[in-house]
Amino acid sequence: MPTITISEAHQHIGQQVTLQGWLYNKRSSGKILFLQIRDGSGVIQAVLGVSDNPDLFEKASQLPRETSFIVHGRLKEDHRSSIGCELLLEDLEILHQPTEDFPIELKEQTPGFLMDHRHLWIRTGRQVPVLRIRDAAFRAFREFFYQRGFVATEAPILTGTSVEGTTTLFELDYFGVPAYLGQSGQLYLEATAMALGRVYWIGPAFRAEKSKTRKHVTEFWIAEAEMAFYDHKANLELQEDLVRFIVTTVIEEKAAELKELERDVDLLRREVAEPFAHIDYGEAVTLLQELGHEVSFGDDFGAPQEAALGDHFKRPVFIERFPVEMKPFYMKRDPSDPSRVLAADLIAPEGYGEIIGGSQRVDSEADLVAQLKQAGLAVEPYQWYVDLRKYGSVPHSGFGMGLARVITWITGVSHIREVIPFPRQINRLYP
RNA sequence: UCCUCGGUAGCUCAAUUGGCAGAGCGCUCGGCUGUUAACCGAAUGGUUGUAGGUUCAAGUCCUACCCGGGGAGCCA
Repeated sequence: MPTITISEAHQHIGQQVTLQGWLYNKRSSGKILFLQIRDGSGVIQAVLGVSDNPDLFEKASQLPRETSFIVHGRLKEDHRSSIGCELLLEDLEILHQPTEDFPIELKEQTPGFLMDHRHLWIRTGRQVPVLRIRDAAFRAFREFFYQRGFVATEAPILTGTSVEGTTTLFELDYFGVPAYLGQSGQLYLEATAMALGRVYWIGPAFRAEKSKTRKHVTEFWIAEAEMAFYDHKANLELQEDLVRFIVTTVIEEKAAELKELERDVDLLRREVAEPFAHIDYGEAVTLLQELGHEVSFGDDFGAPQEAALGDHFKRPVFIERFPVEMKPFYMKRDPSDPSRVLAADLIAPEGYGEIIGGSQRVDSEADLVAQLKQAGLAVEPYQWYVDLRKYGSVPHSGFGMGLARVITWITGVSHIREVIPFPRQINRLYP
């Protein structure tokens, strides 16, 4: 009798099989018992009539939720099942039977309670398909760059300097000197790109921002790429290809999970079918004003403005060429208008907000030093970064993507905390 | 840090003008041979976030604090 996963069950219809899993829920109609069994790959319903096996019926009917066990039975085709079959229960070996009630109930519970029990919450409901989709999105991200010959690399987590000021850094003691948890690998990837050409990484980033929104966590995995000899336009083309590849790959590989989440996959597919929209920052300000938003040139867009732009274009939209004052020191200025930088933010539709920030990087040593000073930063801690412009500087570009935000959009969940196994937020360090 | 809403049974929530602390779900028991968060019946379950104040009387009003949800700023 083969031991299989629930995801493989449909391939074994008519056969006797063994499953290993947990009791997700059970229902009884007196003489017939239904066990919902989960094993991480899916959920299957096991059925047992009292007349089939009275002892087994008695044993199974008193199991509490989340009992772990090994079950044996025959798989029977059943069109009423979402996976096309169910298990006719023949035997059951209990591995562990809980003595306390499982805290997560199969009904609405409040976010605070669920987050306190995140280690158990991830077993239930939407959490399992969401985390499986997360896996597919990470894999698609890596596959995209692998197919294009990029080199996977890493940036350090422990750093001595910041990318964008120190107010949002987690500081720690590094053998007596201050160090910080990295908030972006970008500067290091620029160096690595000068060694390897085109590079990418995905790794943890930390922001000590006291943000309390559905789009923010203090620890997240940032997906970054840096490309030597890429200009602003090539940078955006790559980003568009990447986002489209991730979305379409996940739609293809995780159709069952998206269906379980009741995501409107047709809408998602339409959103990435056409070329992404592009709008100049100044035009975006004008458009938002026409849409009734109180913004003026020089303002950063908040969540309502980003949502409005997404609604207007009904697909991802690049906002390009921001005023210099709004962006960090390392971005290259637009030669045709030095008050703007060759940067773009990519806004996801349906109110999911900014998913990518990228730019062509300043490639002249003199410009970089000047821009550091304008930003009020000392040159000395960034000398290694300046060096990159000293020895064979080339035009280069890159971007950072919040993959969790992309996954939030793909899955259609409302809060970023649901697409991260153990999200870190301003007031959450447990579990 | 600011704005805003909230904290009552294990969970989700009611409680009229300040006047006996309530329901659903879960757990337990009983019933039901195709249930889908099953259903029906019974039983169980309380330091109303903490501290103080007003009052004959406080879940309800006042003050301070703690905790949580949503949002802002900032960003991915």
